[in-house]
Amino acid sequence: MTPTAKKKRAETAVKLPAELTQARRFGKTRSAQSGALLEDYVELIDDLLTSNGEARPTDVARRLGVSHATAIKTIARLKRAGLATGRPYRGVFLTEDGQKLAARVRTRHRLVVDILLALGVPAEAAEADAEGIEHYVSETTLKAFAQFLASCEQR
Amino acid sequence: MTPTAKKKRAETAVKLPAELTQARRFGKTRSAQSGALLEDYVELIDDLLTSNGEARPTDVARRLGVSHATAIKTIARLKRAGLATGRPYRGVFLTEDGQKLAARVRTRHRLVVDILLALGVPAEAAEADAEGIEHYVSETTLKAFAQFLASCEQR
DNA sequence: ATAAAAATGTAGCCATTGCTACACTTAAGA
DNA sequence: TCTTAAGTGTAGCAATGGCTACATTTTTAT
Repeated sequence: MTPTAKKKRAETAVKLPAELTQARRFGKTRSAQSGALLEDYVELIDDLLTSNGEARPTDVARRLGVSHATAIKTIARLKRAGLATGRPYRGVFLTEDGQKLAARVRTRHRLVVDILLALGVPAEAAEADAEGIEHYVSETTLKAFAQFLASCEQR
Repeated sequence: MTPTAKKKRAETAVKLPAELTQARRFGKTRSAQSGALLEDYVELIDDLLTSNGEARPTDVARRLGVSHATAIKTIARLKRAGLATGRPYRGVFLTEDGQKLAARVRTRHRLVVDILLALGVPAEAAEADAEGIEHYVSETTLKAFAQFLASCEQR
């Protein structure tokens, strides 16, 4: 473990809007996880909107394996952060910022899954592990992944 | 994101002792993160013990970039979990369980770093990202990594 | 030996992210 | 229509993992 490991980790996630990035109290409270969680929600909501045309808190809860109360609470945070919108009892939608974030997260997710597959990881494990791994892949590493995949294809 | 993504994630980390694995309240409270944190501490303490002959809370705190109070509190949890020992003002040591966990974590860490390097990720980024990634790599994926590296070497 | 510095430990606070329990809408069916 | 089920929302609690502030112990230096 390198001396500055934890600090580094906080910087690896996709850059989030100012509401999230600015340290709430000092600079450590917002460790990478909170970003990762919101990313998961945005990713999933985008998924649901695309495939179902709507994103209901209950679906989000079921897909993430949490209670509906937890999902609703986190969705409220998403709204506060300016990533999501929607009126009570009317489903959730993504703001422009939310959509931008979703796009970035999706791209990164694909790349991670593809890399795992290229390394010979079974599809199911690749999907599952990517879910956790993706939040810790830096831009640098992402670039290396893209290059590696490119070199694979044209061979 | 697959339907059971979050559940899967909880299973990817190295298996922890019963004290940690058994759901504290129901089954969701202990999402992968808590395991990851303890793994980080065990990994680092093992590191310090090996290189310095001792592991002091202050060193742990500095290396992880947290306050000494936070480090001490987490070390207390490690002790409660049966992973660490040590008397007040006398430094921290790892129990047998702790050492076993450290060994597993170390092996996994190496493998992840090596894979990243093999993919062309710069050494510094590989070290940093591995720190976060390693906690989300399943046994299946780990095996695939090992095989991939083996096929690289003998070529 | 003793004073000062460093390390360690404790207490108490806050935010996050889970949960259950209960209340309230909305949607569906008889 | 109207009752009931499903979905949504709120309140309140717990564990994790941060922090500061203060107290204590150990080490170091004079």
